[in-house]
Amino acid sequence: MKRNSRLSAVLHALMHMAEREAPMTSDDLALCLDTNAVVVRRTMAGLREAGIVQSGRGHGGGWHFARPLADISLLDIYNALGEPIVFQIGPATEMPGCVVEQSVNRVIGEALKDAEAMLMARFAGTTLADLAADFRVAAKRCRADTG
Amino acid sequence: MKRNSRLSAVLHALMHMAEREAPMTSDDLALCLDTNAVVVRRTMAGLREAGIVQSGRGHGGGWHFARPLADISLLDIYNALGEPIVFQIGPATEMPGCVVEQSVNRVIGEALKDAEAMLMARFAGTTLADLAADFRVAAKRCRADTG
DNA sequence: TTTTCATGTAACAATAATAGTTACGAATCG
DNA sequence: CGATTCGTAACTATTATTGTTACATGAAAA
Repeated sequence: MKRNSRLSAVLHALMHMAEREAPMTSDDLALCLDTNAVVVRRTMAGLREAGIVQSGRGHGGGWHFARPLADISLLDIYNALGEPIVFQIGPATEMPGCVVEQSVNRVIGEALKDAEAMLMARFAGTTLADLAADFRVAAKRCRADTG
Repeated sequence: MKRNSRLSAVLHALMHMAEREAPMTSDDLALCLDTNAVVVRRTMAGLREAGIVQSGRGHGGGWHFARPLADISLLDIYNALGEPIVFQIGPATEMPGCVVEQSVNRVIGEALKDAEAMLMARFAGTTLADLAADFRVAAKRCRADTG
């Protein structure tokens, strides 16, 4: 199975938007992400419904933020994407009849639940402004190295 | 994509084995797991190579433990299965050229790495004996409820 | 020794999720 | 009106997991 890269992809797109003033079209972003404009629209649709970004049609249209970067957490993004499944590993049966299997599912399920809670807390505590700042530091360091 | 249920499945199988004295055949286990004997052999093969279980052919053959349950951690099992990929979410590109994408990958990647480390620590601290004890408590409670 | 039982393994099919593509409709701006 | 851009449905491609068939190998029982 392919891994779900929508969270990374949409963050990548949003960071490019953050570096610009004018709205970016789906084609612009598709070029940045090395993918297709329809994939961009499909992914961004959830963010629009969540009030994170807005889209405009026609000339001068495209995607732009609906609120400040510091007011958008990675958890907001994750939720807007439909809370994609975090773990690739999981139980064989959701509601097993076998009591042995129930016991195994409980132990593994709790471990996964705790790990997921930790991840979500981390997402909740990171904003797009943090991400943008992290990028600017890295970009500066990169320029210093090559210059 | 289907989720990888090998860890849960093999733990389910091992718990059934733990409840028995004699070796269990792949067909026995396949019946317990509601799957195919070949799937059982394929999955158990890694555990055999890791010295966790042993298999015997012919009459009286089948699967049995190679060492005490208390000496086998869930991490041992996880490793024996070939360390299956934990997360379904992940980066779009492993080694991106775009510095923006690199920055996003770093932030998300570290969050996932920490969550995975926490999960592995939990697996390392749980043995099959713990799992079996957990099951016996649950089974006892179940009998008390219904009786 | 022959038969039966059981694992070992390769090869292929079935299932399911993600991502990419094509096509066309709808809205907006000049 | 016409160019641009989003919105969306439908289909294809790719890939991982799981299930199935077939046959070889080894070990114990008859």
